Amino acid sequence: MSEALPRKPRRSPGDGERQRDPERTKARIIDAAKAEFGAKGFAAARVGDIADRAGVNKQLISYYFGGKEGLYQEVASGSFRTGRAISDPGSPLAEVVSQFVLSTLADPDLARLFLRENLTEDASGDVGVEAQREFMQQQLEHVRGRQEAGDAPADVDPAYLMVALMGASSAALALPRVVRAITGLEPDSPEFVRKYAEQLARLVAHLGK
Amino acid sequence: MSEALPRKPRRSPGDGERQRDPERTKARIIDAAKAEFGAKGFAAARVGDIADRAGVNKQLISYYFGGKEGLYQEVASGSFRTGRAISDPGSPLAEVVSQFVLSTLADPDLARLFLRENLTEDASGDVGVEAQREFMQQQLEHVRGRQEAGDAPADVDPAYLMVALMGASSAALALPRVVRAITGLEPDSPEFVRKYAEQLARLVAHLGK
DNA sequence: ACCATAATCATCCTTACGTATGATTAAATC
DNA sequence: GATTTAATCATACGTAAGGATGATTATGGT
Repeated sequence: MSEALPRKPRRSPGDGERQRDPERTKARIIDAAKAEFGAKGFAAARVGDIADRAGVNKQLISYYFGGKEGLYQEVASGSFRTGRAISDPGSPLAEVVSQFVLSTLADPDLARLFLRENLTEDASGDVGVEAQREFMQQQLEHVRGRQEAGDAPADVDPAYLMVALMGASSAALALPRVVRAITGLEPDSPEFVRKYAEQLARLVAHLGK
Repeated sequence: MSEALPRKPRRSPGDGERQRDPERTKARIIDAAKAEFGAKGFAAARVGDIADRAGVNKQLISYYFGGKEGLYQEVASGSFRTGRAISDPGSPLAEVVSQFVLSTLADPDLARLFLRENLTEDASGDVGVEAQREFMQQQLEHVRGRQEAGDAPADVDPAYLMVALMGASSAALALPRVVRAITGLEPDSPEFVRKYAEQLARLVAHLGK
């Protein structure tokens, strides 16, 4: 019926690129998945969309990752490998917080994914829940240390201080609409992120003596 | 095949209750929807689960709300009607923040839904996006006022201060796993919420002069 | 050049889910 | 009490989406 419908404009071999390269393909799928999962969440993400975004056949997702679930695990587990960037115990709280905010610029998709994952209570996706706990405890020690160094008032529980700091640091990604409504800026934009990092650092600095 | 399978233990008439009561039924569906949508998000929530939780036939969701989408709109639109609790311009920042944190105890499901809604970028669910903007601006004025009153240092942009405060205030619900990892407490528990409200207030108080 | 195998793809199948349809029953009105 | 209508329910249908299956083609080894 339909005559000469244009061949699906798949990823073109492009220059001297290999046209089959499993590593590159897997990487592309993972990138696409981070974006899709991060933007829509697991249930709303479509494997077809991920494949399209990656420019590959959707069956490759099963081939390489054992399906949607497997791909998600793969991607989600990376959300801790990154972001762990151990802050050295010497740096003041204000600086740590500032760095944390800036780091969201590096891979916002992954950061969003982390937030969603965190929001979801089901104990299934317990990919390294133990590692996460340990990491948090480690960070908590750091906060405690900096508090003793005078970075924060002595009459607040360091655990709660840390929760507050993490909440504030995540605000750009966790509350994008709020950010837009208040500042008029795009929460993803380097413009906003940089200024927020700076302002938040300034704020935290005021906590010290 | 299966003989005498027990009749589905539907909601029993219970005492002198009317067995047909549209208002009660609608309310039950909405409550169930808040919980399901809040816990799983729109896509992952199942109409059947909502109906089961409400103890009604799932078709009633279409009957009363025009389907899953309609029900979501209904529920989501309520997420602004509540929580707007205008804080009077006289109260200091520390108190406002504390109140905000405590208010999440009232309806955590709805609060979670709000967070998810906020995280989702699609401009479709723009239920009262304008109202939200206006409300935020109003709050911003309040913050600005309190800053001039000395509740916060003068060298921070009130808009960014407000983002930070909102982020910190939402932390209990936005980062439950983090809360658990750091404090060992259940983020929903009155125990945690109350202490967090108090600690955060104390922290904010330290910003003032 | 040829072969073996891994990589990629198109197509089909199954299931789960949301909704449409029609039946049934409680409650209101007369 | 009869009739009517709204509320509730059981079932059946359509669709979309994820995964299975088998075909094809590139690539590396010989």
